[in-house]
Amino acid sequence: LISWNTMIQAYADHGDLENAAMVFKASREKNLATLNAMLVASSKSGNLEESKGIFDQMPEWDVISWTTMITAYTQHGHLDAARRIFVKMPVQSTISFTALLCGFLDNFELIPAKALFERFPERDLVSWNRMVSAYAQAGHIPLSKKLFDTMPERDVVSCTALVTVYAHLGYGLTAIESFQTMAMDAVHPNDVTFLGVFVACAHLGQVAEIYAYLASMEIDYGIVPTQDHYSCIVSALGRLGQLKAAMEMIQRMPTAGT
RNA sequence: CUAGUAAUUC
Repeated sequence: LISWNTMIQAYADHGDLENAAMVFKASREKNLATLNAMLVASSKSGNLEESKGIFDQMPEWDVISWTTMITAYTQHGHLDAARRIFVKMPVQSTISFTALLCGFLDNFELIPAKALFERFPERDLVSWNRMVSAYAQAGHIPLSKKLFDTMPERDVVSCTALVTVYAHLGYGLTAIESFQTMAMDAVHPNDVTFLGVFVACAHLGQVAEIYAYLASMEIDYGIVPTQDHYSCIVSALGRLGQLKAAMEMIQRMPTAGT
């Protein structure tokens, strides 16, 4: 029974609603977690009508069912419906709150989101992180920086959010600054962080730095470069006119650079 | 066992 639920989840993660539904039908016994897993699967595939159907037919609901339904509604822009579920829930968990908050932010409703955020007492790291990244993505740099400085604690996701958003907006220097600040906060960068760093270097035209960061990533942090790192670096070198270097980098890639 | 955050370049 437990492994069935896990299998439904696995298919859901791959966006394979059909196989998830097959496992669901094949499972002899179903508990609340089974139904929730199926609800998640349909929600991830973006099938709101089906999610509603499953939800309405459930004999009982728990925090996970409600939270999943909140996510399903916000994915389709139905913020009012999502909010209604949140208000009606007997217990409003922090995760449910964050799901609703993210729904507002995903739909670019920054002002209502901020009001929501300020009104709710239990704000965990995830909700802070999403607030910071959403405001930065919208170009509200000072506000996002202020949120970042105000939050009770920062982790890799918080710092990486700043680095990558700055890098993509073309604020290369600010991105690198944020990256360097991580070391002072004793936050370890990860593979995603370095993707942002490479993008920043590309904007700054810093060829030598790209190699330095790549080496540091491998040696200091033990991060093995992925295909994403290589493609990011190759196109950065290419755009900076370093065609030879770009070719050499392609040769270095583990999986055939054909 | 099942629910909410960062990234994959232009």
